[in-house]
Amino acid sequence: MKYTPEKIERKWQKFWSLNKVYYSKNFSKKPKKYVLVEFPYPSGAGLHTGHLRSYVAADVTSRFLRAKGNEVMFPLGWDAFGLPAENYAIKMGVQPEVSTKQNIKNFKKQINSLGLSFDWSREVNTTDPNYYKWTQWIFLQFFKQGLAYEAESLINWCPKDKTGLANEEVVDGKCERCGTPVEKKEMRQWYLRITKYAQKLLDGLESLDWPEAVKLQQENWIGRSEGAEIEFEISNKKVKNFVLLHGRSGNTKTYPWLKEELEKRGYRVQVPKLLNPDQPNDLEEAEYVRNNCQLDENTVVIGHSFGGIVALRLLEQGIKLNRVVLFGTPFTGKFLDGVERSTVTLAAQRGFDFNKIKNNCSNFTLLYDTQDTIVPVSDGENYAKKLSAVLLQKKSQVPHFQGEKESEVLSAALQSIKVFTTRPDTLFGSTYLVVAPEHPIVFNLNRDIKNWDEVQGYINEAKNKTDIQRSALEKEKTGVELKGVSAINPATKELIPVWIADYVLPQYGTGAIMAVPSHDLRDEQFARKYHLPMRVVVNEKGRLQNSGEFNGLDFETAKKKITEKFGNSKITYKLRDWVFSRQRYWGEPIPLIHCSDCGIVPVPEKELPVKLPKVKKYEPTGTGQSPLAAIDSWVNVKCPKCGTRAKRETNTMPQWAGSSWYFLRYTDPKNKKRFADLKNLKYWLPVDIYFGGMEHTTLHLLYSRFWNQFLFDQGLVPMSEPYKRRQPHGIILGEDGEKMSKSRGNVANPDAIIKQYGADTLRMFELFLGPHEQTISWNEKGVVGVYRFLQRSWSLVSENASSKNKDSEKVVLEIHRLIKRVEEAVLAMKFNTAVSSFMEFINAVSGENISKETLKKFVVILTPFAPHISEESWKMLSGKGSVTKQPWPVYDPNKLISQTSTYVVQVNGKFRGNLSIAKGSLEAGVKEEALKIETVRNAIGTSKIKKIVFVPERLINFVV
RNA sequence: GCCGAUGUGGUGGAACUGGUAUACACGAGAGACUUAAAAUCUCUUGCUCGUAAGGGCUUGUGGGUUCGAGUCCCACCAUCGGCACCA
Repeated sequence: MKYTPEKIERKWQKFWSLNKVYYSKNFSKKPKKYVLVEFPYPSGAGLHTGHLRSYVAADVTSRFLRAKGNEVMFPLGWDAFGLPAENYAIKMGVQPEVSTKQNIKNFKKQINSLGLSFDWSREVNTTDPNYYKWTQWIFLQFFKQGLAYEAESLINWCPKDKTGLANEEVVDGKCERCGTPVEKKEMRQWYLRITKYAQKLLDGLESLDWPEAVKLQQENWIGRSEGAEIEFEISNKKVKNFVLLHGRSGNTKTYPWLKEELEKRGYRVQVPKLLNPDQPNDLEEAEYVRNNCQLDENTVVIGHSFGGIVALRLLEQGIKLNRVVLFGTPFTGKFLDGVERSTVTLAAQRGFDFNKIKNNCSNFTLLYDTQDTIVPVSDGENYAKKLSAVLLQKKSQVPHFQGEKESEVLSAALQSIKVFTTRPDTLFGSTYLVVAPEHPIVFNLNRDIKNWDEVQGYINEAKNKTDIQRSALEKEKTGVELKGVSAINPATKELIPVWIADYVLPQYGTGAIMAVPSHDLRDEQFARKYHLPMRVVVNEKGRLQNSGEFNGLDFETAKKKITEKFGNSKITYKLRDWVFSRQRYWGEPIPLIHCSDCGIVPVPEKELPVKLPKVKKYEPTGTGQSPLAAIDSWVNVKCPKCGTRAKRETNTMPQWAGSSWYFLRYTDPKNKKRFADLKNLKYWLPVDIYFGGMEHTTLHLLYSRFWNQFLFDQGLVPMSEPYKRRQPHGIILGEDGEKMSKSRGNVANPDAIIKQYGADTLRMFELFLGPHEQTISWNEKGVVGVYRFLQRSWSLVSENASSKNKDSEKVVLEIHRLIKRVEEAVLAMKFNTAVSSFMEFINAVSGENISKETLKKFVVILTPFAPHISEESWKMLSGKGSVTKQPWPVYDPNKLISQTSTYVVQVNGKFRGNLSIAKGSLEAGVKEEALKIETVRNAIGTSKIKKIVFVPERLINFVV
């Protein structure tokens, strides 16, 4: 009987589907296994051989685990939102919804033609409103916890895809999707505060059964480094006095400490107690301060909250001051906590004559807490505009700067520059400072900078450079000195120059460094170019010199001591917050509403999902606005809080949103009340084995760990780490060794192989290609070898199906050996050697007597690899039911041991012959027999045997 | 530059804790069946000296440890992947 895959494959696929053979049960009594494979985005090009590699491997694993008696969930779904799907639709001139549906249909057909054992009862689709309702819901949980925030900053912008990108989506300065060099654009964007989870994401890795390479890549991406933050005060000889004005209710908790710090530095500090702290009147208070404090051009006035209003009144009333620092000062008089503070509101709403104020003082520092619970940061923005000053947005120790040691306030008071360093031990060698061109201090000091035009020119130049230009390898470092400004090295008390240079990055650390040219290569290059001084402070033996009281200490100890004395220890991460909005149509709408009175208001949960509206034109605008912004009927809504006219957020979420939690939904895909019932989650999680690509290590894999950890912290999922074991696969390249792509025309089409050889052949060939985690070029030449193997298996079964043979001794040994080897190979994910083992078996048993029982065992273990031929063979052997329900045969270790041992006989470590001898023979016996072998005798010749190395049951070696 | 992985026949690759290197497959060569081809089956196939028996060499290169190294150690070379002026 001939092996004709096309006749049997379709038949069994129908059988499996009709009988729901692969559906998995919740709460089964069997041990559960959750096998997951990254779900595809259904591109127009169809399934390619690269997808198949992990699907087949995961399928083999799932089927094996089922046969081993587990309840296995092996689901699949569609990651159908996002750029590629939208770009494809644009190209085809259809709605993304239409093309996506079509592509899914096509993918599913291809997947089913491979006989993959997916549980389709759990299918999910990220573009289904019943699914993305929960994506939006989870986003709102982030928002409510303060982990989704809006900010205006320089972000990565892809000019071709016309959207902002996350840091993770930029590879080598280019868009991860289309390869276009990424530009910098100042934009208002939504962020997820993944940085808050940096340490947790790092810690969680430890316990995971993941390849080291994957863990390391995530570790490096998170990029933790330990060091110190050190303040360098800007030298300002004019300033002599400080006046600290407190807010409403009378005390500003950080003032005693602040006063002490300032006095330590030799300043006179006055902290007047205002007249009527509970019901303050700003005009009266200003007059009181004027009468009781020394106020002149050598004075800096610092005002907290309401105190800031008083400070501005002083200027309005004609007092001239050196500088004014406002922190947490209200502008609109509306408060975030909803508490009424009517006298403060009245004071703020009285308004100011900003021209007068600016005439009397030219230097303002505005400091606002990004997590303030009383005064919004937008009040700071208002002052910044009116006063033409720079707004500093920092996180305070306790919201609204109510901690006892608010270091940001001190920095602002002193106009100091904070640097981050991993080498605090070299502080005495720091001979200049470098700040990023974007650093706010540059603007705050603009009146002191004598070469302002030159500095501004440099800043503009830096702004217009792309990341690639800015970090070009061979590029020489450039910079400009801030003339007229100098800082004080806190250790040496020397005045040192301050430079701006674009080799200092604004986003990392504090955006400023202490340059130590003698101990840092980059600083050295810069110092040589601009003739800046160097001082060696650590000798070749790692001990300090030229460092005052620290001389002689080893550098590790010095790190600690110098940090203690001059700064604070500090940990920084390279990880950046996740830019989470996209200016594109085909994504989940961000479920928020902008109201001019209430601010940003979440869409009430019962109104979810916010459905993506149907539109005619969905192409990206390129203006930085999503196409949704043009749909007035959708954008204009009533504020859910106050009912006045408001507008929807028009940005959409990135493709990574839906895929960040899909593995949770599989456990309970139709739940309408919750994203998944906790009971289901508890039963199925964590994912036992997750198959996927290396390319997702710092994208999907990191993002979804973050979402899961967040949901865990909210008590919504049972495990902090979702994926117990990760199994990456190597990329399959085209035959030309290049990445498979439609434009190169090197995409290998699985359909043609299925047509010619059948799905079972393709499955086994995918596995046989090479080690699963290794990159490999597609080469169809070997397909025929696998096909020949299946043909021979078919013949073996069909020829012996009705015989009454008993197994030969060799067959017994070989079948037990095969079971053992296949089992071990699957567990170790060495699928290529599993296939080899099958081939070796067929070669070994040809011509031997083989029993029906042995053939049945063979067919059962072949099932995970080639399920169609196995079902048909099982039927031929008159097996009952589906072979997919058969338990995995047990191998008998005793059958694997033969009665004789084969020794390797060596002379001086060189192979000289084999020796078969009864098991358990002693050294003397083996020696005697070995010396009878002619080649051994020849090799020894007349030499004397010096030593014999004897490894029982294995080897004997004569040393002569 | 830093981090990681890899390097074995003409090709894809195998080799468990150091113990017969080149399993399995492709390709190639020879033969059988056939009028012929395809398919299938059998044999040969790391390199090299030799008619042969038999010998020598061989896991990127060079050293080392060991009775014995693809496997362990040191140095170097090459390829691939990740990060990259990260202070």
